Amino acid sequence: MNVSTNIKIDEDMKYHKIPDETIRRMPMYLRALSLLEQDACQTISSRQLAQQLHLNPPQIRKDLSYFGAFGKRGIGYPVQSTVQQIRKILKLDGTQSAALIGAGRLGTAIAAYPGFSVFGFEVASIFDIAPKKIGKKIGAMTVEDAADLDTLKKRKIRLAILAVPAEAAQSCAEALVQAGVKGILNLSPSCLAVPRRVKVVTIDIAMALGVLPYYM
Amino acid sequence: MNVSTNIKIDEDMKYHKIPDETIRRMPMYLRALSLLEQDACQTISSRQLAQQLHLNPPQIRKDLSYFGAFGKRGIGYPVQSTVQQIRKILKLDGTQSAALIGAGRLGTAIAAYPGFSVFGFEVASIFDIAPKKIGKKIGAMTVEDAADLDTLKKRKIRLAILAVPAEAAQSCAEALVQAGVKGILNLSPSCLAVPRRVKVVTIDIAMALGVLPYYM
DNA sequence: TATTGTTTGTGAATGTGAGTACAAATATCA
DNA sequence: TGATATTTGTACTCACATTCACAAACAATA
Ligand SMILES: NC(=O)c1ccc[n+]([C@@H]2O[C@H](COP(=O)([O-])OP(=O)(O)OC[C@H]3O[C@@H](n4cnc5c(N)ncnc54)[C@H](O)[C@@H]3O)[C@@H](O)[C@H]2O)c1
Ligand SMILES: NC(=O)c1ccc[n+]([C@@H]2O[C@H](COP(=O)([O-])OP(=O)(O)OC[C@H]3O[C@@H](n4cnc5c(N)ncnc54)[C@H](O)[C@@H]3O)[C@@H](O)[C@H]2O)c1
Repeated sequence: MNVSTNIKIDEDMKYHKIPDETIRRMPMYLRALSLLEQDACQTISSRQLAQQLHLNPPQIRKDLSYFGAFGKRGIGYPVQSTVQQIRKILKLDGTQSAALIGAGRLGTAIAAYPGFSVFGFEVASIFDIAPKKIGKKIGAMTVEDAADLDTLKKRKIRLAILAVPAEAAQSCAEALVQAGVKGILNLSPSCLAVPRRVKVVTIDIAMALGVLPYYM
Repeated sequence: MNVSTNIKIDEDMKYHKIPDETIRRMPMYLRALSLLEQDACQTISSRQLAQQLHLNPPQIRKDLSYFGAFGKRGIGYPVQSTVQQIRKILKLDGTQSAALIGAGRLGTAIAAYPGFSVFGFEVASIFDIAPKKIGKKIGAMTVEDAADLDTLKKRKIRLAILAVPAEAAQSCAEALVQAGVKGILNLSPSCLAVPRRVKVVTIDIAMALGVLPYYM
């Protein structure tokens, strides 16, 4: 079920499995370090970073050390080069084009969101099935017909953001897989079945709200 | 564990430490069972439910058993009464009013979203700081001045959805805590510092997208 | 009633992740 | 140079979470 990734540590041919939880935190580090880079901060210690992110310092050190020794003892981590390293690790160096499926309320908000650029993402095309929306302009982009999803293959777009009603999500996912998409961010409250080679991350906003009263 | 009354459940909750991961999955079960209830499904086995949700059957059984013995051996779980039990456990029985802070692109999408009702949530009021937005209508609601957040106390609204820019998130959170809010769903890419008694769940959509290329 | 097949609930085993503690490395300063 | 302060990287330990395995409970049927 879990995708396991092994990386070569050194010439001893020792392979370490990197925890999924570590991978999940890496974008956190990337975002925080990117902000520090903008503020012309040269280095940061695990203690300072942990304070910002509400984590324990050893957690950060251990996470980063899975991928090598980025820090300098007595100093901390060099911000700029660590940002580059994390980008490389997460395969976020260079621009990643993503397709947005569903130009509804959430879809249009996503389309206009500038915050994806921190991670090198850009929404490169928008699809919908409603005749009224096809051909309409959203920002600089024109909404395309969802029947033409297979054009993603030619355009080498391998990432998709799914913002369609839950009932349509599974069939859309299948069309995306058919079009060569390798990663899907699913924003609908549905559980997608896809081939193992395709990675799906589902965000269910209402469900996240659902846990709050329990803790109150 | 015996047949569960409401009081018995509360006692059990005190004596067993219930894993956070279990709590995180409970809304999943609630959503799936609610759909089955609509389809007039009487009972469902852990195996069937696990198939739908891509989980292992013992996981579901163990999760539910933390709160009592809801199922019948040889049969499965009675859909209707289990839905009621989970609602009670998550304190989602009855309507929960939530305040929405930030009437921007994401905020207006959230305001119009009907999907919160599955969990008994309703967006009861919307706040913004921009003079142009204050007084404007969004659906049936009028955008209020964020300076008046303290009125939430009188209205006994203890839940908030935060959809403001990251720079404004911390100060908004503090105003919300001041206004008696006990749970915050933070949609901005920021790490909020709040008193321990307040529960925060942060959803960072861009960050979730950030892990996909690694697995591709 | 006895038998067969199904499913729950749960203790035990296994697996995964987090926290602790400390040696090694580096900077600073007397 | 030597002493002190800081911080990393990591082995070890502990805590939490998942999965397994099976007895107990129930339905259906002969
Ligand atoms: N709006 C929110 O705040 C919010 C919050 C949480 C989750 N969601 C989820 O996000 C998804 C989208 O929500 P929304 O509010 O934007 O809904 P919406 O109804 O406003 O938009 C859905 C869009 O998808 C299009 N669509 C339907 N079937 C399609 C298909 N097969 N291919 C391509 N496009 C198709 C529709 O034409 C419509 O434009 C839903 O699954 C919803 O549950 C939304
Ligand atoms: N749009 C998206 O798809 C998207 C995706 C992921 C995350 N987010 C995050 O969600 C948040 C909102 O995004 P958006 O796209 O709606 O931004 P937006 O700029 O469209 O809207 C933000 C709104 O918040 C209001 N605001 C600012 N300061 C405030 C304050 N102190 N009190 C009350 N209101 C205040 C602004 O007036 C504005 O109306 C941001 O943090 C953003 O990073 C948005």
